[in-house]
Amino acid sequence: MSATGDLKKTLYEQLARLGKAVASPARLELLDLLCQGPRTVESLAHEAGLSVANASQHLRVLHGARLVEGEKNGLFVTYRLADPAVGDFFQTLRALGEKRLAEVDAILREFREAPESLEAIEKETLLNRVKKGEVILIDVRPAEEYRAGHIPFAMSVPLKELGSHFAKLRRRQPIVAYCRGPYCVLAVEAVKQLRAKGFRAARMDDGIAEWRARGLPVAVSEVAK
Amino acid sequence: MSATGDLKKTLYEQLARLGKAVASPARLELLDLLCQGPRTVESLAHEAGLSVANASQHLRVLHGARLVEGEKNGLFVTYRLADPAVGDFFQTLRALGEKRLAEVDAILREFREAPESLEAIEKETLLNRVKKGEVILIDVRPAEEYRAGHIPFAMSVPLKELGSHFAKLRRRQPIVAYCRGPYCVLAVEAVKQLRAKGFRAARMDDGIAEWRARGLPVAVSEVAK
DNA sequence: AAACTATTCAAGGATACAATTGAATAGTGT
DNA sequence: ACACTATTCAATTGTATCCTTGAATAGTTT
Repeated sequence: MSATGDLKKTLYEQLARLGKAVASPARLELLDLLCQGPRTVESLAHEAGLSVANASQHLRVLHGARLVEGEKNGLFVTYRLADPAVGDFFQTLRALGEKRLAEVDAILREFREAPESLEAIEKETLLNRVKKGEVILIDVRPAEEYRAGHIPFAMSVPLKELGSHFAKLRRRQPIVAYCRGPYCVLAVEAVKQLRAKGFRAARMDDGIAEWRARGLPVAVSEVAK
Repeated sequence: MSATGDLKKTLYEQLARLGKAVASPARLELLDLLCQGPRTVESLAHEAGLSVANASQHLRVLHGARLVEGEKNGLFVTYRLADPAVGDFFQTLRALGEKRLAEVDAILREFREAPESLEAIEKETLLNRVKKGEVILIDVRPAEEYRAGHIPFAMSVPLKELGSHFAKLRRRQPIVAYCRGPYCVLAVEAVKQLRAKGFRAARMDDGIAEWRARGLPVAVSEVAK
């Protein structure tokens, strides 16, 4: 038992490496962003509000736990999830937080109970309605994330450029906006702006990760290298 | 974005509470034990090789993350998983470690490639063979864990008492031993001892948590209070 | 009430970790 | 070769965490 006991000890130590990797809010935010698709260090640092050096260090920790991988392309290093299983793990962590931590639930309710949330539309039928042109589906994440993977037939309308699209859209046609998922505020903000301009807009709280997790199709517009 | 940005920040902080809870080897071992069933502080501390005060503190951390719950019965406090979803999360963490951490994989290979491992027997048909009496299935965990939940028709034969069962068993009848799961050494040791005595013994590497996760039936012999 | 038990609390020192800063590295463009 | 850029490394400081120790709490038994 002593020889095998040591084995067991080191085993929990190894698993704790994964735990430590997700024990920091900053790293969780980075992981969440990487679930949307690959990105460079600077881009991640900017989006998460971290200094570049700090983000780099956190990414190194995530890399040490084998959760992400970085590939150097010229001057930039592009990080991505090391495995789709990492995304699954993150989803499970989030689900557990939602279920067990009252605080998380309360925060999420602020999003979900907002009038912008889309409750009525079945996600399975949404795609068909989009195909028929009955609904316009817009992806309000940065163009970079759209290219890395988006819902089929969705238009890329980054939140920052939303204003310049007002003229192109018809006020009668229902618009559904989505972004990174239930935690992301981009679609909430987009719907707010659209409604203020008189559009019929709703928010879908699923993001690409949730969409993919349901086994629904994902489109990619980036050219593979 | 600043008001909602704060929300997002606190959200990752909340999720990091879960990460911190599973960032310590000692807490992971306690969680693993609790996945087998409820236990008292002293029992957990002894099994994990921790001082009682230390175990109590770790359990308090797990409780703070809402992963476990304690109930005071007289002089003892019995801890249990706060939700079956916690067990799922632990399994996902373990699966990720197995898949991504070469070190975990190497440690597990020592168990799996051992001659004691049971590869040939299909788990789905095992139960039928046990029912027909073709195979004897023994649960070599402590009796406490057996009572909290075990595979139907399995006999409780705690490893420590294995020696006193030799006389009762027929050498011809195949014996399958199981314990807490792939990481646990109890069944490995049991099979080693049985084979040394001339029995036809094999190890099933799934434990109760894996068995339950497959949707297979679990029996309980403890009286509900 | 007194002795005893399981658990928790509180304080301490050693260790590990997070964020900042400034320098070093490796690659690009002129 | 030169300036420039994205990223990483190294050193520092403040903070959080881990484990131990000894005392406190709550409940049981005699």
